Amino acid sequence: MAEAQPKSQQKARSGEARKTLSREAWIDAAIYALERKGIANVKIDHLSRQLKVTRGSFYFHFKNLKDLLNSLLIEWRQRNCAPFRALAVETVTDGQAYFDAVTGVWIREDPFSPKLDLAIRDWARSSAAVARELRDQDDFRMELLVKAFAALGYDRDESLIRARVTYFQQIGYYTTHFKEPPTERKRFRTLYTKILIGPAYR
Amino acid sequence: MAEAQPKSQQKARSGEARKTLSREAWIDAAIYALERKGIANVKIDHLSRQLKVTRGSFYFHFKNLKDLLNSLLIEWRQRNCAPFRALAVETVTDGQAYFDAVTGVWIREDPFSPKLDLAIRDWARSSAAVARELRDQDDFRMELLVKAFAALGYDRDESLIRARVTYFQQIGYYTTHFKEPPTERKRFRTLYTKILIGPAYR
DNA sequence: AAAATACAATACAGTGCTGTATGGTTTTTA
DNA sequence: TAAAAACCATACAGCACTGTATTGTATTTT
Repeated sequence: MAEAQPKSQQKARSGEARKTLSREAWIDAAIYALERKGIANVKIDHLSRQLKVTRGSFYFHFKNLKDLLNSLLIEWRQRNCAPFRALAVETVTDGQAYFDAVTGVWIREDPFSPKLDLAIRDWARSSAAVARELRDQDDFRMELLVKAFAALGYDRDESLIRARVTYFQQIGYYTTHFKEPPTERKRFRTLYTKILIGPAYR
Repeated sequence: MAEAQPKSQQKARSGEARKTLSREAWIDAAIYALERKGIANVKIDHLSRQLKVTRGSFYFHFKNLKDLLNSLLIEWRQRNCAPFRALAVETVTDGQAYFDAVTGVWIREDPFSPKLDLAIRDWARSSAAVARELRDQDDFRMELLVKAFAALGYDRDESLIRARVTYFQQIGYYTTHFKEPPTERKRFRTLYTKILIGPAYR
């Protein structure tokens, strides 16, 4: 495992001549497969068939399968971890606004991808390194929520537990692949917030 | 896909003579692997190596891999679905007691296995049939919780959302593999309950 | 125009796993 | 005690997938 994107760049589109694949095109296809079929089904020959090239192309852009998988992890960090890191602050003043900011990352789903988060969690089952990194990320996200609840006036214990309930609830929502029509989701939004924030809700 | 356990029975232990494997021994080993490594890593030759026999034994007890996997699903229904089905009643009188009864299935972890539940959820990612059955089970469990909250006096909307929050929170708890020392878990138990039940908590 | 480079196809070797066919042992049954 | 049944080992065929080595063909650079 080494640097992220060594030197690949798609220079195609120069007159629509050859239309050659880029490393990123492979990664995109792999992310797609990862989100839908899980890490165990990210296969080189599947992807190459889908991209309508032979595996020869793959081994030009990547050292091996592990190289590709590592890129998927990097993608996850960009899309799903960076937004939370951007919210890290010293002290929180408006608890409810901060709560909205944190949960907003999940609700906007941009760039955050719930399916990708799930797939990484799935991957963690068979990779100790991924499991470790994911656990740290879980802790980090929950810490943000603890700050929100603390700013809302809850004591240390209740801030901790409300943060956990909120976070676990969010993870569980994605894990079950629960589907509700957008209208219903909008309709219940404040109710969810009221319940999770509790008595401090204003 | 056919009948459950056709005719296998372990009649070993008759004088400690031959010590032969039973179909159940294979299933137990497979469940163990399933819980730890996921459905994609339940392999016949892995299991046979672990059980210190050759694959010849496997194909005596099972028709093929699918036969084994189907048995794992049956096991899941027994351990993780039956306890909830046993709680289905027409009308709930004591809402909080019913809430405790439902959540108690998860907390006791006997026979309910969170790891098994997770593994099945993982499996559902690559099997439409499993996904369908799991979705039904999710709905069923949530319905139980809805009844609990309704009996606690909440209106239809809030009962629904509180049930979801409670259920998703539980699923998320297992999904993250969150670990807390038993003492802490005990210490926070009532706090969890108070938050999830809300104003109706007595 | 020649050389270098980017990119992909083809062919081959090797591994991990499933499933089948067949035969050998031990235990149970008649 | 002979036959049947239960149980497992061995050997083989075959598929899916990875990785490597080599060659071919566009595109870019000199």
